[in-house]
Amino acid sequence: MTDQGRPYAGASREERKSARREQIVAAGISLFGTMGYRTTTVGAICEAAGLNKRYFYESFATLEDLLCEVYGRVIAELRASVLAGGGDDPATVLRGFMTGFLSWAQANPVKARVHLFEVLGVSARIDELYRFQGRVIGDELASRLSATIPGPDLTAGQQRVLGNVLVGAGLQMVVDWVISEYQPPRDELLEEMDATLGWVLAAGLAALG
Amino acid sequence: MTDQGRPYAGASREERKSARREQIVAAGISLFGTMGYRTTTVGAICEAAGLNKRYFYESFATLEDLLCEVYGRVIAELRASVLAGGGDDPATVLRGFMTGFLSWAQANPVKARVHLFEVLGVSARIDELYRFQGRVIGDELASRLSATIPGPDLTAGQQRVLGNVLVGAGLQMVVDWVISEYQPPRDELLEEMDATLGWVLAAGLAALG
DNA sequence: GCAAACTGGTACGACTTCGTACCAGAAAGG
DNA sequence: CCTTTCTGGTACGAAGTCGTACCAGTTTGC
Repeated sequence: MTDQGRPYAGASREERKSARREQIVAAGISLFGTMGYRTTTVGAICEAAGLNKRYFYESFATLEDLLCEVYGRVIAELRASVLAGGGDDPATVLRGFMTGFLSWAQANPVKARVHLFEVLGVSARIDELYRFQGRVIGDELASRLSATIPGPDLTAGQQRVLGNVLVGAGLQMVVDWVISEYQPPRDELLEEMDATLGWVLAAGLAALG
Repeated sequence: MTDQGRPYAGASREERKSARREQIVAAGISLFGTMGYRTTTVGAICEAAGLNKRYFYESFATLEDLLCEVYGRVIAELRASVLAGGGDDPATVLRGFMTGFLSWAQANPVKARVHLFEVLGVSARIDELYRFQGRVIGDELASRLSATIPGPDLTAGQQRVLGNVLVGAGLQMVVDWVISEYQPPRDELLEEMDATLGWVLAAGLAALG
């Protein structure tokens, strides 16, 4: 008779399966983030994970499914990082956001490559996940900013615009920074951003007044 | 003896070759912008162009080469559109940029899909072209903005930051707008952006003062 | 007209990846 | 110790695309 699962190497069937899945996910992050998603094959994943191809299909139906799982973990970590900072005034909230983003990208270059480059344009499913998470982060940021300002609240449409502006601007800057091999150093770039924000506010003030 | 080229159907060898190349480029824009780059094959391109596969390789070595040519034309058109507006004050420059971007995206949905979605993450070569053009547009915009402000000029680093912010924010908003199937209508969205900018300036003023 | 070049359609081998199957050896239970 | 399950390595057919070659029919120059 077929046993429904038997301990092996000191672990139950479910434990072994779960451990194999984790090995595959780890190999996915590593390969997607170094050689790139498009050039990674199921065979390469299994080789890196030290597992038979059969075990890939035990946990994932397609390579894209693995990318979804990998990206879900990457974006969760990034979201935690950019939203970690608090702050009672707008400048602190903004700086916390960009500090978290830059620090995360520099501390996790492989995962950063997955988020900033490899997931782009892979499939409609991944694209939707990508943009959904961007909107969540943008909404949260805009809402926090709005809360630090005594004046009138933003309308829903304005909050969406502000969220898009913040996320889009942040992404573009981090991408540029990563491509420039993390130059200038993080704190220097943060100061440049502060100075630029000051310049913009002064310019806007001059134009309004 | 082998003729080095003979008129055919009223056109010289070079004219015919050039016409075929144009047919292929047109088919490339159409297919890349509808079915997507990743699912487009050389065979599909030639079928859409009404040409033999042999003629593809007459003008392009790989499908990626065709994408480079296609994207070069798309980005040139977009650049002309977003930089068309003039303006002597910051708000006019910004509004001209976003108006040009939104109008172009709505008037050329197929090309917009190529720029906003399909070229992403295809290859290092395309990525570099994409980001180079983004930097060119951002620099030009930041420089124009700087010129409308009486105060001190931006440093090179600050101009880069501002350019990244503008291009990143603009891209994110257009992507969001296209995904939302061009809702709300263009002029409504532009007014929301104006209102949001006003809110930000007021908030910044309150925080500074 | 007639030969030579051009054109579009079809066909073909090479290559890669996928997804599954087989098979010999290791680990656990009785 | 011996049977059964599990594991990793290898092998294999299916499918899709690439890039080229062949071939019949058309257009041109002479």
